[in-house]
Amino acid sequence: MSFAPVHEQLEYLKKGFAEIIREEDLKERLTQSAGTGRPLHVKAGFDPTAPDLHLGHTVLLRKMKHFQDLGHHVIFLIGDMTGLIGDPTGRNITRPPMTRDEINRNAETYKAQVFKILDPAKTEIRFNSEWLEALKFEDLIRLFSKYTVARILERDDFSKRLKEGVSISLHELMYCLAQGYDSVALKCDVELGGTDQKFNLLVGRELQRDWGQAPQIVATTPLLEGTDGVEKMSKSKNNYIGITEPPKVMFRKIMGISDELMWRYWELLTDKTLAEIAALKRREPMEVKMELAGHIVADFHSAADAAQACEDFNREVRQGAQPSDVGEALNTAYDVALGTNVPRMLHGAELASSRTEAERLLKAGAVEINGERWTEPYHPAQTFTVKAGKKWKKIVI
RNA sequence: GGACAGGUGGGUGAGUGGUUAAAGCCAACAGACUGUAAAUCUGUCACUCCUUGCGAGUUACGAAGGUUCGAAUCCUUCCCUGUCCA
Repeated sequence: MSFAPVHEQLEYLKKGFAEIIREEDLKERLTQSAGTGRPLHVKAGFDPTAPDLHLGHTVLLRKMKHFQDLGHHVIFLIGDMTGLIGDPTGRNITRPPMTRDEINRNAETYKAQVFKILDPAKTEIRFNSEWLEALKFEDLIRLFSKYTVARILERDDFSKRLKEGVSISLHELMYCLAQGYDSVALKCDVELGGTDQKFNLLVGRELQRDWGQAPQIVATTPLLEGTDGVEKMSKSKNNYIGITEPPKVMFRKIMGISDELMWRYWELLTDKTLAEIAALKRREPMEVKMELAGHIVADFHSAADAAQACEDFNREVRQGAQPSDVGEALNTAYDVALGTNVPRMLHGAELASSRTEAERLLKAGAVEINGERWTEPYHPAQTFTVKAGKKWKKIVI
């Protein structure tokens, strides 16, 4: 196997990382690999907690792909065993443990999704139960003896919880050791992760030393802010854009982010260079944002889907026209004497989560029936097109 | 095992017997303004029923009981969390 010159590889890899520990080591390791023709083993671990990948995950996946582009060996590690613990990183409470079934289901979903970015031929998928399950109690004792309580409690997450009197269960302390042991088992050269993973990644270095291996290089990617522009993108915060979401939804969500946040997305979610992005800043922001949305939709769907989503956006959102794909619902709330009971109908058509909610929408003036704002509880018609907030439905009898 | 403190709505966090479906803030939703952006302003933010009224009813403050005309607030038991002692 032959590789591109080391300095070129290094240049390509450096872009988009928040930190590389240590860069000189990476250079040296690349040089070694070029000499022996053995590709680097690059690992990134994923907890099988989230069944759906979102754009935040793709920042890391994109870097994994860059290693693949250069001919290195990428290991996509599914932490099915560590998933039983739940990564305490950034958490202020103990995570509820997952069942084996949930984990298996989530792992399958992962596999189906990551290859939208990664090259399946160059990706090895592993589960850490392979080696963690085999550890005997004696092995665990030996593993735990390598690290001290004080060092683990030093971590921000834990020290904060400790100070605030929030419980920390013993098994949470093991998490970083389990993850570190993964690196030992796989003899990793490089491990990638988000900046919040720094501590866990560094434990891998120490354990590898204890096992007589050269410590892995640790490279962290910045955390992508969610659509709210403040918190990191996550499913539980409901500020995410899922990579399997329909083109139209994706496009719309991207258009909803702030202009300021858009530059961050350009930087972390596309392969554009910093110079190219700087040039974009001189143009009309909305136009540039639509271009970004098109880019991202094309990445996960197709160019045709992107064009269609853009067209739909212009018509339905900018001009407020009725969407092309309005769903239908049955009108079960029609009464011959009174007409249609609107709140009941809105709830029945899933335009409101409850009747009370529907009444609120009605009173807030959020309901349009056949193009006219409607605030009365009854409507004389039995068939019509309704818009409640941003949602549309055709109602038929 | 002992002593003490605490568990409130999606999140924070007030509330210690009665206009408390539970302040304030954040998030969320809707309306106005716009480039459906952001910012800002306004309103809403448990559920059900209807004759849509500042209507009626049901449920809610860790769980289960109890005291009381009335409990998130008092009592008992249990569960959970933390601090100190052993």
